[in-house]
Amino acid sequence: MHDIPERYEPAEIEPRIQEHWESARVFKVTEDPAREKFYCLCMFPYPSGRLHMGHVRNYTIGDVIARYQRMLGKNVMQPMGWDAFGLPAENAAIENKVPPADWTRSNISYMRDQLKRLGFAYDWDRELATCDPGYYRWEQWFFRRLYEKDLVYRATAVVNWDPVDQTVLANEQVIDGCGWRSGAPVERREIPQWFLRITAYADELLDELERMDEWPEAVKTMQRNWIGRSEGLSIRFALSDGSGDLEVFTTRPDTLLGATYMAVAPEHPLATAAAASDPAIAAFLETCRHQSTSEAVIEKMDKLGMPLPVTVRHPLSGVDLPVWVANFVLMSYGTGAVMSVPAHDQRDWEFARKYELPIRQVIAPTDGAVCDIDAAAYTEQGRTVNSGEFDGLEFAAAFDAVARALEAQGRATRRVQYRLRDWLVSRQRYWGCPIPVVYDAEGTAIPESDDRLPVVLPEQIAWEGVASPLRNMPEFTTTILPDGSPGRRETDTFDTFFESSWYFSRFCSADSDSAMVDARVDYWMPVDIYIGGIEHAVLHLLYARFFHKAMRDAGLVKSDEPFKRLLTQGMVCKETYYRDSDNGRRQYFSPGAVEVDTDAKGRAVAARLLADGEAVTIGPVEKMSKSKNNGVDPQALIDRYGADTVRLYTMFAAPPDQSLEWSDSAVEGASRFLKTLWRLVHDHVSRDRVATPNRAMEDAKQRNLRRHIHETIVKVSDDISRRYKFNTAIAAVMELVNHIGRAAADDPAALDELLDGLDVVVL
RNA sequence: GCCGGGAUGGCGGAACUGGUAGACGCGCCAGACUCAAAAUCUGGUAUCCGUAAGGAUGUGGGGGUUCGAUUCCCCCUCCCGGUACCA
Repeated sequence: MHDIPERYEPAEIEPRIQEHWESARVFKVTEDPAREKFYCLCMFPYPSGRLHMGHVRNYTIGDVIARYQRMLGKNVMQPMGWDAFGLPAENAAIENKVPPADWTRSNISYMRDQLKRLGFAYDWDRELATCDPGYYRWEQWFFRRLYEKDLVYRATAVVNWDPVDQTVLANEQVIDGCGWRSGAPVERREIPQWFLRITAYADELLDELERMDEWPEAVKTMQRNWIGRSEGLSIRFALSDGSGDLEVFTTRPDTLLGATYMAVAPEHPLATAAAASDPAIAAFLETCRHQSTSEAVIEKMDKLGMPLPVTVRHPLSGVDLPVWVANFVLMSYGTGAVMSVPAHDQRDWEFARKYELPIRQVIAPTDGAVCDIDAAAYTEQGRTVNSGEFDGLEFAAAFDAVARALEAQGRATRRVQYRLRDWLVSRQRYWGCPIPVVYDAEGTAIPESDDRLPVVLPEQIAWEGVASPLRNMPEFTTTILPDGSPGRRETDTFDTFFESSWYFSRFCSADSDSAMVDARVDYWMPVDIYIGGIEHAVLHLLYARFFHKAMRDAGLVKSDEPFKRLLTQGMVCKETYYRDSDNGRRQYFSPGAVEVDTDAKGRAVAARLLADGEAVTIGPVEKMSKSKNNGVDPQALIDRYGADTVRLYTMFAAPPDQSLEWSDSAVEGASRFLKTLWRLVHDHVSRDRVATPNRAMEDAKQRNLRRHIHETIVKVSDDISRRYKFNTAIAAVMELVNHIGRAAADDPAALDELLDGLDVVVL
C-alpha cells in the first residue's frame, strides 16, 4: 500500500475495487444467530431507464448507514431489487413498439450496472424483480389466502374512461378533464373490481403508530389523519313518501336540528331515479359524469347541485327537508349521501348561500363569544341552542342525547367510521401481475387453485392501440375450470403497490421456490432502517404495514410491523423548463437541453433551448420526474468526477430529510476535497512512524491536533448514528483535514498525529 | 379544499436542550506561483455607514411569551409533497 499514485484517479481506482467487491462477494450475508443483525433497506427503484439523482441520494444514505453498521461489527444485509411492473413500460411499448418486458429488463440491466458503478454495498445474490413469475406467483398464492379469510371482495368502483382510446386512464393521464393521448373528454365509468379489506386492520394500523417511536412524527400524523377514525352516528332519514330510508353518517349529531337539506352523490339511486323523468336532472348528471375522480380536483371545483323531487322527514322536528344532488358528494364515501348543516359546516354554508337554502344556527360558543352565522359557519364544538328539549348541552352530552333519542326510534346506530377506504387492487392494465381468478359461464369468480399457479403474464406480445392487449388474447383468457368446464380468465392485473408491499420480506429468502417466505425471514425482519422518499409517507408505507400484518395473521412472519425505523428522504428538485404548445399541452425540456441566463445574484432570469436557441419558460422547482422531464442525469457527473465525488456531494449538500434543490456547480467542491485528501495521504503514507511515540513530548499544537481528531470521531459517530446529519459529519471531517493540512505544512515533525488523523479521516 | 413539511448571506447549508447567527462548502475579490492561462496555495467576503476603530440593521411578513427567540405560541404570505390508477 506504499505505492499510492500521486494523482487521484477515480476512473481507475473505483472500477478496480468494485470488481474486487463483486468477485469476492464481499457484501454477501447469511443468517448468523451469534451476531447482531442489521437489515438496511432503501425503497427499490422503478426501472425507468436510468438512475436519477433521487436514487443516488437515497442509495447513498442507505450505503453510508450500512457501512457504518458493518464497522460496528453487525451482520448487515443490504439488498436491492426492481419494482418492475408499472405504467411507464406500457407507454414505452406504445411509443416504441417494444414489449414492456423487454424494455423493463433492458432498463434493469443498465441500471444495475449504474448501481455497481456507484459502489453500493449490496448483496446482489438476493436481487429480485417483481415482474418475474418466481416473485409474483407468491402474491397470487397469497391472494387466495386473503380470499379464504374474507379479506378480498369484488365491488364496483369508478374509473376514468377514455371513450376514444377505449381504455381506463390513471389520474395522471387525465389532463384538464381530457385523455392525455386522445384529448377526448374523460368519462366516469363504474366497473366491477377487486378490493382488499384494509379497513379490517384500521384500528391496529392506527394504534400501532403510538408504539413506533423511531418513525418521524410527520409521517405518523399523516397516516393517522389518512386512516381518520371518527365516532359518530349513522342516521336513517325516512323518505317523506314512505318509499324507504336515506342513510347518512355524521360526527356531529349535536347539530342535527340544524340540518336543513340532504345532499346525495350523482350516482345515488335517488338521483338516477329522478333523472329518468326529469331531463334537467339528467343533464346535470351527465355533466357530473365528466367530473374528475381525483379528490384534489373535486375539492377545488365549483360546488354545484340541483333539487330532487323528494324530501326526507327530520326524525326530531318532523319537518320535511329537501334532498339535493350535489357534484361534490362521492358515492364511494360511506353511503353516498350527507346531511347538510350549513350553520356549522363551511362547505354546506357556501352551498346554502349559493342556492338560498336555509341556514339554521343550533350551536353557540360555550364562552358566550359572539358568532356571526351570516359571515361564516361556526364549526367549533359549543353549546346547543334553538334545539328545543336538547338546548344548553355541550358537545358530548348533546351527542349522547340525540343518539339516544334516535336509537329509541330505531332511526340511528352509533358507529365508528374511517376515512380510510378499502384498497382497490384491480388495474385494467397489461404490465402487472395477473389477478389469479377465473370466471364460469355465469360470471361467478373462482380464485385459482395453488397447483395452477403462477398465472403467467404473456410477455411476447404485439401491442396494437392503447388498451391492454390481454383482453384480445384468447390463448390467455380461455381456460378450463377445475370441474372441466370452459372458463374465462380475469384480465385485470394488480396495483403495483401489491408487489412493493412485501418485497422486503422476500429479500430474506429470495431464493426460495417452495414458499413465499421461509424461517430466515424471522432472523432478518423487521427492517432496522427503511429509507425512501417522503412522497411514500402514506400509500406505500400504509399498504406495506397492512400487508405485513396480513402475512403475520397467515402465519408467514412473526413481526407485527415491517419497518422499525423510517428515514424519509426529501425530494431532489430542479427547475422545470417548458413551452405551451398549440393544443394546450405542455412540452417539458430536460435541464441538459437548456441554457439558463442568470443575473448578478445568481438567479435564473431566462432560458433558451440549445437545439433552436429560442426561449423556453422557466417553471417552478419541482420533484425531479419523468413527467416534468427535469431530472439531472447522474451518469455524466460520475463519468467526469467519479462515484465518490457524486456520493460525497449528495450527502454534503443538505441533510437527508430535507428537500434538495439540485445545483451541479457545487460538485466541484466535493471533488477538490477528495483530491486534497488524496494528496495528503500520498505525501505521508510512505513515511515511517516512530516505533513508540512519546505522547508526553507532544507540544501544545500537537496536543491540539490530537484533541481535534478525537472530537471529530465523536461528532461524526453521533451525526451518522443518532442524528442522520451527514452534511455536518462531512463538514467536521473537512475541518479536520484543513487542520491536518496546516499542521503538515507548519510542523512536519508531528508525524504521529498526522498519520493518526489521516487514518481516522480515511475510515 | 384538506393533511404534512419548508422559508437563514450572492448560492447550498450550520447553529443538536431558548444563550456569541452565518460552521463547512460553492461563488466572488485580492495576493502568491506562471511568459500567460488552468490547476494549486494564502488571505478576505451578511448588509448599511465609516479610511479605520467602531456603530446600526439582520433568520419569509405581522403580533406575543422571555433577561434573552432562527429555536416556543398565535395570525398571515409564498413554495414543496400527498390527496387513494405516477411510483
